[in-house]
Amino acid sequence: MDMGADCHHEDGVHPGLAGPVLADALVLAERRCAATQERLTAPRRRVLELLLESDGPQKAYDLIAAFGAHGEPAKPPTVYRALEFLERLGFAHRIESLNAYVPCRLDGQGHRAAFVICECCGAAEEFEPDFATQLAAAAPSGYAVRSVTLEARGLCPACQAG
Amino acid sequence: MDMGADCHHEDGVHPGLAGPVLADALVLAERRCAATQERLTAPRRRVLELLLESDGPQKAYDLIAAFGAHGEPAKPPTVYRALEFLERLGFAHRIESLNAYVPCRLDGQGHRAAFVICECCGAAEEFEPDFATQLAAAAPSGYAVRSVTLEARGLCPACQAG
DNA sequence: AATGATGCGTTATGAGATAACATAACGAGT
DNA sequence: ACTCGTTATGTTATCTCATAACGCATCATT
Ligand SMILES: [Zn+2]
Ligand SMILES: [Zn+2]
Ligand SMILES: [Zn+2]
Ligand SMILES: [Zn+2]
Repeated sequence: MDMGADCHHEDGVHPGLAGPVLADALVLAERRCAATQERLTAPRRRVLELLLESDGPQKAYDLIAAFGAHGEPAKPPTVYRALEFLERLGFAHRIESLNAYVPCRLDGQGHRAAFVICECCGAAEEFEPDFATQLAAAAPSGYAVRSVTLEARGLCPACQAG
Repeated sequence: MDMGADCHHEDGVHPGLAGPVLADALVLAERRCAATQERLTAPRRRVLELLLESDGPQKAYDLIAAFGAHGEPAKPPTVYRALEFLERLGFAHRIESLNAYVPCRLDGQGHRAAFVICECCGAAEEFEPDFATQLAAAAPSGYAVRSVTLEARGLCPACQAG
């Protein structure tokens, strides 16, 4: 993303979780895993924690660098495997046009995710579009659509004001 | 894309141009460049030709490998620069979720592009989403949307039939 | 305990894209 | 035709992003 050097706004509409709020989010994730016989193992939990703590979309290698509690990086497969798991369970999403990852900010687990991405400050906000009717009409010639990647670019409210 | 090994269908809804049809397309591109003071230089023209000849989305390094007339590959920046130019002028599009490139299959130059991608045969069909306004409404909390990346996955008509 | 399935640690490599700098081609003005 | 600013290309090196492959550890089931 080519964010001009003239952006004076704060990064991250989502401030990132910390303290008890973060702990609660992790406990909730534990519960949701337990309910489906999935295991929130240490590396998976750690990567989810890093995503939840973050202010905005995180690159895989940022997560790799931040993985260790005392500054030691993880090996790439450790983080990529965790991300694959978190995506599969709906705890995280990959933003294709950024090569970056965000924690899910919505409640539902099997939901379709879409994003608006601020070209100024880099914030990415998740929303759930009601595709079905729109896309069925828009898609051409008999394609049977099963999933959708929708990533919109623009300016967040703060960056419009500035 | 994870296309199962059980797909027996032909790749590419768009068969790829050749002969006089290809030549015509390149002449048209020349004209459109001339009309806006842009230069369709040799490497740009060559990359556009490779895209137009192709049956489906092309990876950058496929284009790099195929660039030379006698099998010599191009250097990566040569092709990436050409792709940047072709995208800027609307002659080609990048499909984010594939890391691949396609020639524009629609007429307008400044149009919004969207794709349906067959998970079985890999075909990618371009269409022009007409719901910009609806999207603006669907987007959350005051974001001003300026561009949209929309890539839908599913099955093309041929692969549904099989 | 033996078995099978899943997940992790590690090494190495593959795939995708760009930075940086020098040279070459163009094109407007003289 | 010459000069100069601009745009594009050639080249080298490097950077970012992601996965293959293998062996070991862990867990649940028998
Ligand atoms: Zn979500
Ligand atoms: Zn912003
Ligand atoms: Zn197009
Ligand atoms: Zn198909």
